[in-house]
Amino acid sequence: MARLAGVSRATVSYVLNNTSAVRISEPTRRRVQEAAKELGYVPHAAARSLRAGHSRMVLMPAPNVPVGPLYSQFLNELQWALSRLDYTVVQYGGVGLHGDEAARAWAELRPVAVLVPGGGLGPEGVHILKRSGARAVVTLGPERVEGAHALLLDHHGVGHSAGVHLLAQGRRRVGVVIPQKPGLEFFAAPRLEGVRRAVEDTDATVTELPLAYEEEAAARLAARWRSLALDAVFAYNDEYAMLLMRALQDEGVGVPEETAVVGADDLMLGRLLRPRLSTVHIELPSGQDLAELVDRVVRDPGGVPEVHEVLGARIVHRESS
Amino acid sequence: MARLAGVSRATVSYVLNNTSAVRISEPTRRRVQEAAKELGYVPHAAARSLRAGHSRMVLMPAPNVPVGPLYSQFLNELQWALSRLDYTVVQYGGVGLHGDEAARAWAELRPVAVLVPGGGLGPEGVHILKRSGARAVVTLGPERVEGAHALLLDHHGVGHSAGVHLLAQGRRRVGVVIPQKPGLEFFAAPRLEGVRRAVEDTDATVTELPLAYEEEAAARLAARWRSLALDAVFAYNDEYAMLLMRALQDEGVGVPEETAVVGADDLMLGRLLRPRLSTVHIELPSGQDLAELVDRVVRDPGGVPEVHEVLGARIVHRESS
DNA sequence: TTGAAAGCGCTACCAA
DNA sequence: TTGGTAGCGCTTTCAA
Repeated sequence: MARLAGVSRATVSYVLNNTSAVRISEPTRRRVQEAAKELGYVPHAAARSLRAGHSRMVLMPAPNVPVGPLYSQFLNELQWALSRLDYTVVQYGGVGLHGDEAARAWAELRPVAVLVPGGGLGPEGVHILKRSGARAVVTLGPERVEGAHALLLDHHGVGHSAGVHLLAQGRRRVGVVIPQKPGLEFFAAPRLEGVRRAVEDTDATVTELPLAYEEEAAARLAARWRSLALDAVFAYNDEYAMLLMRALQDEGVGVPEETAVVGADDLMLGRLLRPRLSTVHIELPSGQDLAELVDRVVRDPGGVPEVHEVLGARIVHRESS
Repeated sequence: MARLAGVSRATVSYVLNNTSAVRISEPTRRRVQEAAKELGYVPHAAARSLRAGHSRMVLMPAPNVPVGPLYSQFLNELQWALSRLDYTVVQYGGVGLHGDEAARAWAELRPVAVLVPGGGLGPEGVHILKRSGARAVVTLGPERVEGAHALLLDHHGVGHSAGVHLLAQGRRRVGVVIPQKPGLEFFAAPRLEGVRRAVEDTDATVTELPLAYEEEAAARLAARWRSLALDAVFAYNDEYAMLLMRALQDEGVGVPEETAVVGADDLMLGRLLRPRLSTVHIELPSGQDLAELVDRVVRDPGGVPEVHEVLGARIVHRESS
């Protein structure tokens, strides 16, 4: 590269980085740029960050469960906002890595920040990341982790909103769908617990309803529905709500007359069902906000870890409840 | 690190990489490992691959449209399969980068392989990647790109299956929904074209129906439905099909009596609609197969680019058509 | 069995 | 205005 332009490697570096401390003559500049184009020269990120001692990489482990449109949109916002701040977002596809082992794998890339969705990162993992140079470690999950900043996604409120609403509708025997898909326990458990809290100190009861995401499973549940004597159900999310509501209707169970149904996520499909699905609207943090948090912490890593409650939940009352 | 264990950096490297060419005494080995644990030492991936001249990173640009469960599952399979082969999968969140500029950004990371979903990569981009050391460049998209291996996802077949089916059902005036969400044109156009091919040389007609993914848009379309005099519609995918079918039913249009509706993707929700939604089942390549292709090409990059047709499409006839 | 040293590509400092 | 050069962390070859 330097050879072709007939200049030194340093000069090449100056030109391509528009180094302002050094002035390069126009002809030289042009020669370098032409050579770069001709050779298809692309700088070597690893060498650059090795030399610099840091990178602008923000690393996120890729979730290994299918993600809904809510999370997808959040991720896009985040990527966009971080790009604006000159960070590079990278989703690390580490399947089968757990705990500290995963943290070590991430640390090998020496990201300047690590955003960890879901649980699974412990204090030791945070420590590993920080020692390896990560200036910001932010968790997005149910509980905070020692040493890391946290965006608390507390799903209790989701169940709680649903529970409060159902009680207000005069319902007293509330079923709660527990999806059987592995990986969803971390959301399902607190949502259930939220419903429990809502009915605490009332005469209402809560019944757990394990359910696989399959027609047959829903049909079996619906077949024994009347024996359960429930007058309401919080179906975990809109998709499970659709599955169950269909099975109930096929079984002749009146929705909402006999049984009220409430979903969560406020997806489009809920509005398309008949009766229209009542649901819990979930407000994720804006990608913009998270990007700003990351940037702030990267610039000043000294601060005490911030903890933000960022999951909003409010009932959207439609026709199914 | 080396200092703490009281050995040279070379010895550290030997121990941590289990270098078989060199035998290290047990005591030394132990000392090194203890020091590593105590310091929380994590090797520096950039330095390693700089020295080695290559990495095991497989880079995929992250799609910036919400992806459905089909793609999510494919991605998980792929990541799993590549992990087994000792590659690291990384999704690069490059928003706003286009064409060769994007290719250059990817090339900076010096991945050993690049998998590019969707269109948007040109022959020049492939060239850039290869010159920067990528041993495999594989596109997953509608058409092959000079110099790259291709997994051809030809969506013509999707539309074609739907068209053939609708004709066989005796339908003659076929509407085709064109989703208005930007980013979907690359799927929508060939699906439409596939329907066109199916009706070619028949007396049937094809009508394009632009539709935003909103209730009001669907309602407006449904309101003028009878004036369109269509007896069938291919709704792009199951979600648009659900949207439109609901609007048609609200308008009193009989499905399938007056108008047959066919979706695509064979999602669960189609089975939960009434009438049950006819759909085009789409078969993506297995992550396993793609991983093997990548590995094969990485090991022997000399071969002539392979082109595989990998998108299967077959109609699933239910009640809506 | 272990250590010394070169060199991967890059940038920042200093000298010319 | 430009070039020489050190050194980021690592692996590998050669020497001890």
